[in-house]
Amino acid sequence: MQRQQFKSFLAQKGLRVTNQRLAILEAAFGQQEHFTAEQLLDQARRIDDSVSRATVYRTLPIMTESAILREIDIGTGEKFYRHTANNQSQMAQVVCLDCDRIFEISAPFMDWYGSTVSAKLGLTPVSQRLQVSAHCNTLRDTGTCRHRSR
Amino acid sequence: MQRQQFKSFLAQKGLRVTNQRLAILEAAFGQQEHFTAEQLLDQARRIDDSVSRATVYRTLPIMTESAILREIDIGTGEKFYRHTANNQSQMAQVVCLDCDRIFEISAPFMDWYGSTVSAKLGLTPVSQRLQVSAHCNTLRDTGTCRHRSR
DNA sequence: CTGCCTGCAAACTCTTTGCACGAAT
DNA sequence: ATTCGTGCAAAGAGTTTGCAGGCAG
Repeated sequence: MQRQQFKSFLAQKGLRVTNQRLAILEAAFGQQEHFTAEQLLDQARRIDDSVSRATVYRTLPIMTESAILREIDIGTGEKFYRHTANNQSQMAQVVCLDCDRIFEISAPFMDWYGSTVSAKLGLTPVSQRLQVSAHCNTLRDTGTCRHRSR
Repeated sequence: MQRQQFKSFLAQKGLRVTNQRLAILEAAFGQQEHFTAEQLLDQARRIDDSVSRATVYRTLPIMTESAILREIDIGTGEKFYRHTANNQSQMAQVVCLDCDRIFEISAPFMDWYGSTVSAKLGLTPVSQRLQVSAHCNTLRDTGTCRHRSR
């Protein structure tokens, strides 16, 4: 269970288990899709209305370092997050430019590529990310897309 | 010649050829490495000191749309740009977390991957980007790295 | 001439930070 | 009791935008 994983991580790092951190943790697990810091704040406040924006921003790095969340930057200003439930790394993101939806797709060659290329440059790879930007065929053909939100 | 390519693009779009836009264009071609909007502003001002920050920011999208520049976002707040001189797409970036240097590496499978994956989702790929973050072995082993700048 | 472009500065968005209070250990 | 954590609001970085005047076509 990942809640326990988070508490262990906090203890191990000498960090305190506060109600706010637990509320943010719960809120993160409640999200099914990718979410922003702001969306996480909204949800966390439903659990504990004392949670502030600052604490969300201070807790996000803790959760990514503990490998409970993965940070995804698609270059749109705000960063997205997603819990690492089943999948681990080796995931690419396909971003629909019409829907603004983010699809997670397996890309098993990424680690290999990162290692190979880094070695040639005298570097040690830390992470790699692959993102595909694309347009929605349904929207192009019919003028609408059921996924469209923003 | 890419200068002509840019002027054609402006004419074709009904945009005006101004001294400021030409100065920014020249400045962009004068850069050998990746550069930021701020660095481009500095260089452009040496050619035409009337160039303002606003115009640089308004001209950058025009240059990327005309495929003269490529935008690279490594998630560090500011965006980087590079002229598309020899290389086209199919390039991955390896970012050294110590040096902050960006290496451009060929990644010929990217287009294929983007197309394949997009097709399965009912999407039409527009672009793809692959970035590897890595640490410098030289810095780790000797404590210094000749590339280190910031 | 007409209307797109420009510089300036203010506005904006997302995120970070200083401070004094409050709570976990 | 100690510290670390917190909320608040202000600051910060990078980028965008409203406006009045300027220059390309």
